[in-house]
Amino acid sequence: MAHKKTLTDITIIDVAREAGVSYSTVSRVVNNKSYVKPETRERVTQAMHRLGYQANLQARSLAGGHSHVIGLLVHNMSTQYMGEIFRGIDDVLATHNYEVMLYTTHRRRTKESAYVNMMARGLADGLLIVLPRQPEAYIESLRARDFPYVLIDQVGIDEHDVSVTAANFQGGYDATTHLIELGHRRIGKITGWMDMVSARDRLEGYKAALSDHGIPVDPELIVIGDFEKISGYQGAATLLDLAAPPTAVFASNDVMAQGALELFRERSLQVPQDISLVGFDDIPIAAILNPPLTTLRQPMVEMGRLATQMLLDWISDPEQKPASVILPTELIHRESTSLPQS
Amino acid sequence: MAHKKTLTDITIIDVAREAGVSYSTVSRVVNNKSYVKPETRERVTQAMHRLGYQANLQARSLAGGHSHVIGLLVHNMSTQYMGEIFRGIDDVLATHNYEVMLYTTHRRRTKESAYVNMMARGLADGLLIVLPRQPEAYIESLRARDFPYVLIDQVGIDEHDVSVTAANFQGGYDATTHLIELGHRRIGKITGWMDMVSARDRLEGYKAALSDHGIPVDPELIVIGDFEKISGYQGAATLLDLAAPPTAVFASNDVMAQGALELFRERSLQVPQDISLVGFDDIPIAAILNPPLTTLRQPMVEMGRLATQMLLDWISDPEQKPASVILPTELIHRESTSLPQS
DNA sequence: AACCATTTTGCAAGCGTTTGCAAAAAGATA
DNA sequence: TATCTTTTTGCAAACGCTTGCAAAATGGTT
Repeated sequence: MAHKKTLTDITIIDVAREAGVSYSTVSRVVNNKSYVKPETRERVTQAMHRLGYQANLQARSLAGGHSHVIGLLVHNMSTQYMGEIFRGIDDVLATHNYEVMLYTTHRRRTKESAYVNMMARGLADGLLIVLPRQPEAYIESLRARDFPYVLIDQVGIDEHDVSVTAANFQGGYDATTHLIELGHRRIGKITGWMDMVSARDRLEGYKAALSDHGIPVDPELIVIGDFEKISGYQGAATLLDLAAPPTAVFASNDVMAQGALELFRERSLQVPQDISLVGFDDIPIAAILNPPLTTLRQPMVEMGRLATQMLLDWISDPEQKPASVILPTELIHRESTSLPQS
Repeated sequence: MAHKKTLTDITIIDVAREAGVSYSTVSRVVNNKSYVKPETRERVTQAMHRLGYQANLQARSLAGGHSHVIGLLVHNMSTQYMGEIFRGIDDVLATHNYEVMLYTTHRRRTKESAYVNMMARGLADGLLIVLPRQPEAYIESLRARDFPYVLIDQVGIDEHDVSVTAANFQGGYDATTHLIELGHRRIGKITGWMDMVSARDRLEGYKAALSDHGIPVDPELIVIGDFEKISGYQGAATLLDLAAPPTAVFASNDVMAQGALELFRERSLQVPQDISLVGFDDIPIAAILNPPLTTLRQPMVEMGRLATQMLLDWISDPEQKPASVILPTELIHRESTSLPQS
């Protein structure tokens, strides 16, 4: 034993003894099952309170009950993006007496697969997987065992998957259209991490907006990023070093836009006077950057909330598998864009 | 059963059969125990890999083994403060094959107690409790069962507690001294949440710096806050409405400083020309506020890292209870402070 | 070969809970 | 009172794993 048991470790057997019933009757009371007389139920409830009984989660789960634990798989918990999504998740879980078992994968595929398999072994009642890296490695297995899961900000392997995403294509289209309507014709694009469908869709939206406005797509104006600040910084440097640099930049998330801002400041470029900038996400820092960032708002809190609600509904009624949802994005006008200089 | 078992649910019995040994031998291999022949050990290891065996955590924990789960108790996971601490925690856990079970209490004492008791029932191997609200409600119980825990950014009930905190008194002292040395004599103070020892110590440091410089403490210049942005905003309004308003404000954290900044902007006050401002924490937004905030850096990542390492060492060797640590704070000069206007 | 010490292995019990099913109890009806 | 139906209760098995201890195997010494 890693630690010593004490007299405060009250089990279902103790409650049964105290109430003068069998432990299976206590179980029926704890789990709100029927076939318990009201008087018996009351007697057991009081014994539980008197003794301060807390169900042992591992035993309950092993014995086939609900653990009331949701597995949450993320790359990294320390970003504002993730903080916002978690806010929504936490709100819903708290009102349903569920807890979170958190796994951080640091973007590694093997970790992702291993964790999913481990959690689906009964430890968790369901899974929330944020920005899944390689869903094809485990979706079939989850489905084969009818294990509830919801993917967040990424689609799965086919139309039967359950996911909550944002309208990334439309958001990329709107960001680019906004710049075009201001008069920009050379619009740089710093992509997100291209493993992610969100990054790919935002790029497609960018391309579609250019095409729809009769502006040819210049491959030189597209640099590959990875959603991290430094790739925004470096992407902005690459774009400014072009023979014909852009008059505006659309970064695939606010964090990379922040990096681009830093580069612009170092090159003594004023935003938006010398160069316009649009981000994506509308994480909390977007509003406090200098200048406050014009960005595409992705409803992250709502995504977390909705995904969690869908998952809990699915757990509650296993016959009702939820349908995927795509939430709208919204252009948030702040102060980082203006007419091109010349 | 909440979900159906499938052929992919490999148990220790399957591995034993595949390797031609008993399941207790498999257990010895899985847990790196001695008294297994090298050839047997190799045979079992290959069978495990062949079958893709994953230990069932709940069974292992219930049977008295290590769950390799750390319970993490926080008020709210969506703040940058918490994101930074978690970064440190995650770094250490990842290299030790431990996972996090996350409980968010939203500052409620009853939730805190209930979670601690639940997790100490064997589900977690140890506990990290960030900004504990009411440690006296459960510390005795944890100690009685020699259950490993580390408090973060709060001391416990006596000198035998295990905690990692920052030098809040010194930080408050340094922040106030910095303003005094710039020439400020009326220095407003927006406190943190006074349930927290960090808030109390920062206030004591403020008072001590004033006294040591022969400046009387004016109670009107101290307004009570709660570490949330809105209390910084309101606190700043209260201070500016005084008959003799301050020429500088020291907010007990950066988030409240951000709120004060907003209020100053609404009152058309320039920072630092019209009024100086110091925060505390140096969370990531401090550097990108306008102007970039002068603040006391609390080494949050290091706190998370150290606390986690201490906890894992304690779990690994139960006879070696770690000693508490106080990490130094550091004044970070940015652009929110200057000489008083007159 | 006999004896002793050490290593290896497997049996059996147990962890705390859920649940299928049989037995007991209760209530209704003829 | 006998019979039938429904409700209530408890027994027993099971979940997947760890571990104490006895038995078996191995190796070394006389």
